[in-house]
Amino acid sequence: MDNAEIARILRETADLLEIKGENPFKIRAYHNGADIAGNHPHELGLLDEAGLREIPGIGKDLAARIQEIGQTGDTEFHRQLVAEFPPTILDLLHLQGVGPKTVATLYRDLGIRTLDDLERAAHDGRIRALKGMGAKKEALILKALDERKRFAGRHLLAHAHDASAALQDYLRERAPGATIEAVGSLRRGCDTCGDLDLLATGAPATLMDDFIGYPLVERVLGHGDTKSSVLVQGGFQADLRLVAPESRGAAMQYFTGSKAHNIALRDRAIGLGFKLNEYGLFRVADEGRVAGEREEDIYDALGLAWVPPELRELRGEIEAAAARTLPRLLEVSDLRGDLHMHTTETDGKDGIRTMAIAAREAGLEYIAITDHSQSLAMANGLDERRAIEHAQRIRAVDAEGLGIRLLAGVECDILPDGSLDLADDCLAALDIVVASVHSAFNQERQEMTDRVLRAIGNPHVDVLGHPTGRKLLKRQAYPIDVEAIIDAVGRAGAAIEINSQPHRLDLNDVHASLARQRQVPIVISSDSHSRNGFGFLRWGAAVARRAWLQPADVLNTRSFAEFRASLRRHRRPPS
DNA sequence: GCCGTTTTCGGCCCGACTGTTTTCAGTCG
Repeated sequence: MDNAEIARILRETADLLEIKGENPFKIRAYHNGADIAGNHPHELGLLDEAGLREIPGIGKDLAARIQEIGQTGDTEFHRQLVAEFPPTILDLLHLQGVGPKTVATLYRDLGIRTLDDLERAAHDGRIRALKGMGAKKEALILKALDERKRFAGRHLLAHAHDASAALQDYLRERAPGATIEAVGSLRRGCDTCGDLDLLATGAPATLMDDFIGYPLVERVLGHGDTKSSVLVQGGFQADLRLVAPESRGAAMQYFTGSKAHNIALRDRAIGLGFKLNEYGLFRVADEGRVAGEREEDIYDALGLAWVPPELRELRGEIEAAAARTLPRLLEVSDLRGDLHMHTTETDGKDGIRTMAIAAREAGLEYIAITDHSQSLAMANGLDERRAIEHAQRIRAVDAEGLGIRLLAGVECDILPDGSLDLADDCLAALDIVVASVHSAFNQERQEMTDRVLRAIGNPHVDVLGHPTGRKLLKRQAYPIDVEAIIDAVGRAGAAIEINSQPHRLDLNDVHASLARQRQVPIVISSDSHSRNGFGFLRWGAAVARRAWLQPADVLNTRSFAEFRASLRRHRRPPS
């Protein structure tokens, strides 16, 4: 039983306790336990009680629950809670703007158990009749339902990657000689993915049976000799295709897409007297095979350089491949620093030194510790005094010579009027300031744009953090003139962030590409909230690659000295 | 449910915002 499953059961326990209206601190303890399990480096199910109780936040009860999950796969407590409510009720809780009290009321007073029940009730005007609710709440629920439908069946890149990787491991064990690889939107590094597309070459026909026998399969949608589809736990649809080795490259190309890229490629093939399909590239004249085993050969035969999957969106990559001007894309290993992370001083899970050591072990040469500022009260944000004291502690750790350099920074809130949450002299005393919006998302486009422009106008702001505030599959970006923001950041000599959190990836690929074209400096940051967060940089790097970024476009590919010198506070503003 | 203790109880990050209210409840972060 892995930590993710332990975390899931604890979180579900917390959610159900919340709907029941239990003691909020008990609920918090379970949520906290879920976080701990999800972030812990060792398998908690293997620890004994003493070992578990050494972990802060795990006491007598949680230790027992975790052991029970490790031994039996679930807890009696959790099973009892699940039995008290319809199993679909947690779907309601995950709607934006619907919390445990609302779910409890909906269930108790209207017998609402499913999203369909809820939608009917909202359409019938039955929600507004409830005490404490009105027409606006009803509209809010309908909007949340609509958003959920729009996002249904899609998954965050990181989640799709994890689910796909587990399935690939399982298949490789059963067909050691075969090549198994992920294709589709996952291979292209899209920020969200629909189906999990897998390709197997050189595999025995029995692999299809193994595939539908994967323990996490909930339903078999189709089962043939060369293609099968299943529904996997977590709401993923997974497709597996079996192809002959001589078609591997063609199949990879075909199933990686995008559709638009493929159409353009096939069009080009026709123009050259070829036919391109998932089995290979063939001459029209005599149907002779020109290429098929390797992707590179197919592109080559079409007069093109091999196109990295992240660029296959028909955004000029075919012309660039023909002209041999494709960029040398950034790799995650090019990143030498990470400029956005949190510690236990605010809402992080680990202290300064732990974060520094973990970053060093992740291969980084320098980091900036950027805890939240005071207006983010729920995160225990820093006021000026604490920010300065925290900076002293960060610099003290830096002075220890851990083999990684530390910058003392802050993630300073941009207040609704565009002023910053900390006084200028405080910001000036730090090494780096990331400024971000965390509140009042409902401002009008012009108001929001003016707000962020005003913040960028503050000379102490070095980096604009997660510039559009989007939460993938959950919340749209707030309305803002991104182009004006990018230009303002460039004029100010500041930098703009690609936040690597799987649910943010903000800037997105399109806007990051715009920043590149405007030659606005970009940083790729993890926004880590624990020592395990540095792995997220690969998702930020995926966005960067989709934006055609080269190492030189990104400030934190530079050495520590060069990076520091490139910060706005150490540059003369362009006159 | 966890924790720390002046140690077996009492405190536990809380402010902003919204929509419902007429003094506040629920949600979010």
